[in-house]
Amino acid sequence: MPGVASGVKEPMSIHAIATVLSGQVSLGRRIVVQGWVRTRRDSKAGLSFITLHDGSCFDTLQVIAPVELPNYASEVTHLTTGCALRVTGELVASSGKGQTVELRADHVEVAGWIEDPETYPIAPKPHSFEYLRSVAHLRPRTNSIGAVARVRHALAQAIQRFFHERGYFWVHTPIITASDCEGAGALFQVSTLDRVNPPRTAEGHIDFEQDFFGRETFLTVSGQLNVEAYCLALSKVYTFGPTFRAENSNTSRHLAEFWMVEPETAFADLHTNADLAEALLKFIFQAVLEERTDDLAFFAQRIDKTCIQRLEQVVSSPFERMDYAEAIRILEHANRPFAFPVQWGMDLQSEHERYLAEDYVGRPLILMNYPKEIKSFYMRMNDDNRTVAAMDVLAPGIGEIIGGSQREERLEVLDARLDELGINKTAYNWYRDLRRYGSAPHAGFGLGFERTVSYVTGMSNVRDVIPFPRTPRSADF
RNA sequence: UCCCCAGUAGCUCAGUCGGUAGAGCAGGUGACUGUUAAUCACCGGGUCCGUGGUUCGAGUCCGCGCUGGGGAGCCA
Repeated sequence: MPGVASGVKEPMSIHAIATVLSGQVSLGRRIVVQGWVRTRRDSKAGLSFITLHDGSCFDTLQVIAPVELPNYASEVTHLTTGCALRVTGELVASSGKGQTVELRADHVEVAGWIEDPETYPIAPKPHSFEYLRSVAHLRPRTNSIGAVARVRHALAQAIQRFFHERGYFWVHTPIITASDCEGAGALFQVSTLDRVNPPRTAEGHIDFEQDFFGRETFLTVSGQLNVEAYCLALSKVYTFGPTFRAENSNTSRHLAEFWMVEPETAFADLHTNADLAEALLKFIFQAVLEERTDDLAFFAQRIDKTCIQRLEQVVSSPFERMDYAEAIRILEHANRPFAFPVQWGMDLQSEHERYLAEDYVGRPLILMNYPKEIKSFYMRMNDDNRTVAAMDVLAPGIGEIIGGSQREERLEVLDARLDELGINKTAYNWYRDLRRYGSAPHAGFGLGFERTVSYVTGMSNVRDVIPFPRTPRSADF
């Protein structure tokens, strides 16, 4: 079973439940399992059934606790949901329905009790995700959030494997940046100055020369600009880490702190870039289909009936690709009213993206070559002088899951764009240097990791696919 | 930030025309049982989000605030 370190000797025959259930432990062996009680049922036949989970896989292990245990009456019959146990016993074939093996305990050690079972926040019953967010430190004990955590891990590992196998180097771009106009939303300030009484300049402004870095600094909104420098040296690189946006966004698709994957490929054009995006999504979806069949089966059963077939379909069929101009023509002829009128030059609204991805093509769609006015300064100008080599991958149900472009590698064109937008060039001198010394065509994109997990699992809110979500007015835990 | 909706037991919710509160689940006790969303009986459990107002009387009507959800914008 993937994710299980088979062959790794654990002390005192301690086994993960995933290992036990995968058939790697032969019947009759005496083993130790450690985990938490999900439910307990007592039988007058002289035993209790304890459903134990340890997070190593979706499924639980049934522990049979016979009345002969010295602490049966004093402890076992008082176990409630959430109690931590260390159980020693013999792995036997189950004589009941619902499981093939079970652990016949000869020793049950309670590592941790539930202080007050009545008010323990995680009951063995369905909870709303809104409620679970309010107990984010305990929600990984639930079926759904536990499954999300394993799928998230599988996707992260698959991403690393995908790039590693293709010769991409993982570059650890900085979290703290001095660039206050990276072109992707508001930034969080980073400062060690006294907030009540900050040092002032003669003009009365805050004197950031006295701040920790000797200048004003922020949390990064993207590793792209930095990773371009490594791209034009190592050819194939990517970043994978947290990123921060101080936007007051209150939606199921936005977080103030989220993870992003940003590959950057030298000597690549927009179409190579789109090929890479498509191959990446297919690879990681295939991986999660193979490695987390248990968790996906749960999502298909309880969260989103179509999630497995959706992944299989994405893996097996080519993405639709179309130019922005073609998308506009399709929208103009769409037999439906839009709240926002359609015309060339406008930015696509959610309703338009949804129509295209969900109704018109019904699977992921790559839109390319947008008007330069609605895209960032670093995107490469096309020969028509009115569009740039940008691309967005739109996923049905999620919307924009990837945004990327071929980068402007020509210094004169880049400078013209910076001037046009009134951006101070000197702040970008190091970035402009990349165009002065051995500049080369290159392209890259950003994949929103939480949106990807959301798409895979069918969990409709990104706040439920990241362990501790940070959103406006919410940074608990 | 804007629009709409919601906030009642540990959780999910009901609460009629304004008359001082109820169910299911969870918890406790017992019965029954190789059980597995177990079943059955009984029991405990409430600052009705906060605040101000209308009223003889407010969970219910009105104002303000807080929190959450859905949608929009921004984007990944």
